Amino acid sequence: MSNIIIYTASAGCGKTENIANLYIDLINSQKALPGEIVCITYTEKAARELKNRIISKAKQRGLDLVTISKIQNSHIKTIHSFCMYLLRFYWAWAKVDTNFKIVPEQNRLILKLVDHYLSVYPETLGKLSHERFFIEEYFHFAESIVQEYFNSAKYVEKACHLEDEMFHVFDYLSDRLNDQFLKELTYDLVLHRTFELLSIPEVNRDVKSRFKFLIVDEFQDSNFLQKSIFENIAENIYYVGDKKQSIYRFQGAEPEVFDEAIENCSQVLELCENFRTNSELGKKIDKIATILFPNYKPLSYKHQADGFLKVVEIVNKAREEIIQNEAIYVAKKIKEMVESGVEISVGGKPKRKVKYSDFAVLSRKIQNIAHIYKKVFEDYDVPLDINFKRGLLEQKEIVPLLGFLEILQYPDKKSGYLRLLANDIFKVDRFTLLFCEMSKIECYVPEDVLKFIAKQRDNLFVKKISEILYEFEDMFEYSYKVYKFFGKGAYENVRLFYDLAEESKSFSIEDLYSYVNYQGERFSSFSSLDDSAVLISIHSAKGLSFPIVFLVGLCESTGYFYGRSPKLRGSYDTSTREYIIAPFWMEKEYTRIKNISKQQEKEELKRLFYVAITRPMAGLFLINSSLREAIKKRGGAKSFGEEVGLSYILTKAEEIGIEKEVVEIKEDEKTSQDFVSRSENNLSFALPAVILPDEFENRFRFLSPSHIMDFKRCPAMFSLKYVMGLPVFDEQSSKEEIQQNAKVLGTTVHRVLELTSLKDIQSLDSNIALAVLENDFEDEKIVKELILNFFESQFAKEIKDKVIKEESELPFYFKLSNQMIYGIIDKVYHLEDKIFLIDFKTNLHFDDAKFSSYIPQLFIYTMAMKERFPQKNIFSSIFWLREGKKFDYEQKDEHLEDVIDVIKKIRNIRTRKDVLELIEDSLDRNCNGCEYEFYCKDEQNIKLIRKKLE
DNA sequence: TCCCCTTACGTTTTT
DNA sequence: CGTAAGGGGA
Repeated sequence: MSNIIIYTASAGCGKTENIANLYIDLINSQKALPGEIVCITYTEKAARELKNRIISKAKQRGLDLVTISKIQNSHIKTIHSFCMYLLRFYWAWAKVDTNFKIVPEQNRLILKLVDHYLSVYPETLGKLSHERFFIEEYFHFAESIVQEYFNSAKYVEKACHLEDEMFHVFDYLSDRLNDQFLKELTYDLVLHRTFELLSIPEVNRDVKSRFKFLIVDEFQDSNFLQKSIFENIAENIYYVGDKKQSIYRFQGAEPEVFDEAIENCSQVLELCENFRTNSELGKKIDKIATILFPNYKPLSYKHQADGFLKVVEIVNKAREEIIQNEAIYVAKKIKEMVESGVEISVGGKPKRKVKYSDFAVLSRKIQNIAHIYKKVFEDYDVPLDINFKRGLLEQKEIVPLLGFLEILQYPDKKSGYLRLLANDIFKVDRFTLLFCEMSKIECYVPEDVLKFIAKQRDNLFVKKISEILYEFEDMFEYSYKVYKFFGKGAYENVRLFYDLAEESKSFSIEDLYSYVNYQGERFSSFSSLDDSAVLISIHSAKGLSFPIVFLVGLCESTGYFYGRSPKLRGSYDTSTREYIIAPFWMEKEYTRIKNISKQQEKEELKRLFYVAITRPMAGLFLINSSLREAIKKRGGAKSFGEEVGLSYILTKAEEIGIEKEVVEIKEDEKTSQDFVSRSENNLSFALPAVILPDEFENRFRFLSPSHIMDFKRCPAMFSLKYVMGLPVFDEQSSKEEIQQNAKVLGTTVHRVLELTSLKDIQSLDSNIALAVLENDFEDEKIVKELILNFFESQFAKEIKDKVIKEESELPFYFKLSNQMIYGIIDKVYHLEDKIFLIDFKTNLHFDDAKFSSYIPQLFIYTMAMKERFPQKNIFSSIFWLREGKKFDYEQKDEHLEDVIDVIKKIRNIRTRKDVLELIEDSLDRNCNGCEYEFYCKDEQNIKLIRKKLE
């Protein structure tokens, strides 16, 4: 029997903090080593954040560096990556290939097995309807068996099949699957196999001896299968979560797991002090939560401070206007609050003025509203980060493009053809393709596309994906077609995809996938540094908090068009605690199951609403759009607001303490009419005829000091490096080695300087050891020598006792004449009345002449810090570690002009022609060469560049 | 005014 | 496919 302790914690009650403390306690009390503790989360982002939190807690509580580096390599992972680790480790027992791959699509192997079963035992088929083309019906049935097989397997020891025939199919499937060593697994199969692996006694014993403790974060997002896995990993388990925040049903989460875990655990600890939300807002949210969940217990709030809850009703004339009107209201409100200097108190700190980064706009749906918010916020000049990249690759308008690329890269795979052709644009029937022989499949591809594909095959891995896509666009005006079929939102998504493809500089689909997936992560973690509001889906906002939240899209419908109804349905019945599956021919059961799952979906919407309203710290706006009576929509699913009972909540507005406001957006406040009225005449005006491959408009959203310095040094080098994204070629490997070494030395030294504070020089040796280990750098002596040059310098000794705060690798965002600049400052020393900014250089030859090239960098650093600390004197310097010499920077007006001039020039690079001009202009200059001289010092190469750009 | 039938409408979240 | 507006007859 496992020893299970459950922490239940409502939103904002310090779950992560508790987990980090728990982790360190386990290590400090010597109950376990880092390698013996497993921490499980459900998203990669959450895993990264948890790891960072634990490591910073470890530092704070004074753990030694060896232990910290062990935590760095310990199992703080998502459930899927931990299971993959187990499968690879025990591959022989798990019956998987050690190098198995994760495949996104439904497993073909299983489909084949189903097909085989049904052809051997055909009596089930008699029950299928013959109204549609029979083979289609058959295929639909087989697909739903596969689907339900995976679903039901998530309900370990709960599954109860209603019908013999279904039971036999599933039995047959699991037997056949167990015979095979799998080379490809879906995410679901990873979990299955792990479950089966852990039920082998000797593996179970071995695993349990290796791991002593298991901590599961966001436990409400797990299901019965995952719970069984957990209970076979370690003897001592901590489950941490909040049932009210379970919002991943569509991913297989079963919140009832939480209740059953509570029944069988040894201890339940409740965290009910909220650290996030100000008391005044918190009390109001408590009241709403009591309406949503009958058993809800109000929390106590640590921060006694003001907070507001406003419901804004926007009156709309037409349905098409709703999203735009909401966006206009939100943009205007944010701008107004920032400009009038509204003061808020956040996290128990004294009142301060709001800034753009305090605001978050949350919505249940994001893909169709993202482009509208982008435009409206641009028009109102409010900076906005849009956190939506992840789902992009699954959009109906993007899938054909991926299909096209897939056909290029994998000509003998059917899936590419399916993605390209089976849609409204190419209009080929899905089943026709599925049952078509591979050799004949090209018949369905339009002739010009086929020719184009054949031509581009030579360019594969030579041209960048983005270039191939642009040629595809040029040829077929794909985005125009998408606009016609799916509308403006889809068109914007295609453009976004082209931009991303270009930014990624990828040469293969895989590179592109990983780049796009990484993008979604990047945005949410960076947004706090950049002073801009953020638009984010409620799902991605889970676990985050924001000072002020606008909840929009409450009037968007919640329905979803499934296509044909599944032939089998399964659902977990909480009253009988069984997972029941019924085929469509058992009408009564089938309907009952359908109703149960419908009810559960509605419950989840309430939880989603709860997640949204518990994000804010100081203020919450609920944007509730209404339509003028006469134009109310017909039919359709209920809206998000209706589904969670917003109108009921509003009848209690006074009791709760909700402020109400009714707003009508006037005509003249609207931005250019753009796509709102969608007549054919408008089309040519609003839509660029073709998307030119030489538009670099979105390229430099952020410039860094090195962009500016590189451009100043040589515009040609800048163009080759950042605009064309060319790699560095170095014919002499020896030269490369020297450079490589210098680079590694640089990063190692910088890492040590980051770790070592001025007042803590005794930890220098261990820091050096760690940095050398991390960067795989051999020469410890030279690292130490360079670093001592700084710590023993006159400057360091002088300020040592005067420093009150020290910051390392400080990131900053800074706006200079409409251009966002992003950079990282090596070291910042805060003294009583002044601040020293240091940038370390490890390069060989450094003198006053070279110093001048770093002036833009130091200028930007100085300005950025002046903006943060206007009352202090800022001193910026370059510290040259080779000689222990400091070069001080003195600010002059001409530096500002200079930097702005460079920014303007960079912004003016818009077309290929501009790029070519810059390069031609720089060619005549005498220079000493640089890492890009391979391209411009050689007549042959420069010809190629010219050709490419022309 | 009630009841039944036809018809129009909407179109996610993501490991 | 679910939902509700809207028409038409009782």
